[in-house]
Amino acid sequence: MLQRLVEEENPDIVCLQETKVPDPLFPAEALKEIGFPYQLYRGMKGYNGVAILSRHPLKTMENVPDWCSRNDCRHIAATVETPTGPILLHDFYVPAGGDIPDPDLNDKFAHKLAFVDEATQWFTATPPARSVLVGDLNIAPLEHDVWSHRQLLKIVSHTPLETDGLKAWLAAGFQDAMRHITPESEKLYTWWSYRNRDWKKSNRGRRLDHVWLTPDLMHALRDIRVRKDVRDWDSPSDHVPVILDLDPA
DNA sequence: ATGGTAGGTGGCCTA
Repeated sequence: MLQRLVEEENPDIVCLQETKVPDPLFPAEALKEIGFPYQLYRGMKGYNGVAILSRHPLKTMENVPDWCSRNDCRHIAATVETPTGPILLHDFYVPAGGDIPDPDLNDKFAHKLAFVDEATQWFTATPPARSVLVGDLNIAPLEHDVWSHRQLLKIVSHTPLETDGLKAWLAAGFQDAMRHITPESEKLYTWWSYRNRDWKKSNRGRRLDHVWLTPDLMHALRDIRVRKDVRDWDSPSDHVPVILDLDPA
């Protein structure tokens, strides 16, 4: 799956979320063989987990917060050298938040809101520069990031509490690069539930995965493509790959 | 209004 994607896209860097594998079991050798000698990963058994795979050396960012004091492997960050200087890359996996959109009734939803709020505060206190932030943020912030704005207003991932939270995080120093490429008036999804017999026919998607850039990198943005076709590969993820073409030179 | 699927774990949970 990943190998085929790598053959087709030839990416310099791959960011993964929900790897669900403890570090000692991470398939480092196999990933080296498909072209990524530089790897950073933070995983745990069964849940969460993030990884950055790279053709170029990575330097781990050390002083990152332990979000919500849970040590739960939802964020990893690294710098990579480019001809115009280092770029900082953040890879996030935001809590999904369960089903009930009320923080008083649902601890998972409360955790999600707290996570987004903490991230907002941290980036506000530590303004990012020359940074890329990607990941499964589990929130579809805009009207056309979901198949039906009206029908999803009370569905976790598109409630005003979450979408306001995500917009505040973005405003702490980033720009929504996907929406720079695809206008806000156009439907744009990166995830289609498994609970639809025919995902393509019903097309009830959401944009849960994001690519954010700091304003000082916007000039380097060439393209972003959502590999919707991958949703039809064998044993697909419910999320599809998002490809960023960035030319910092 | 509800249930629908996937996957890993261990008889249920999270997504």
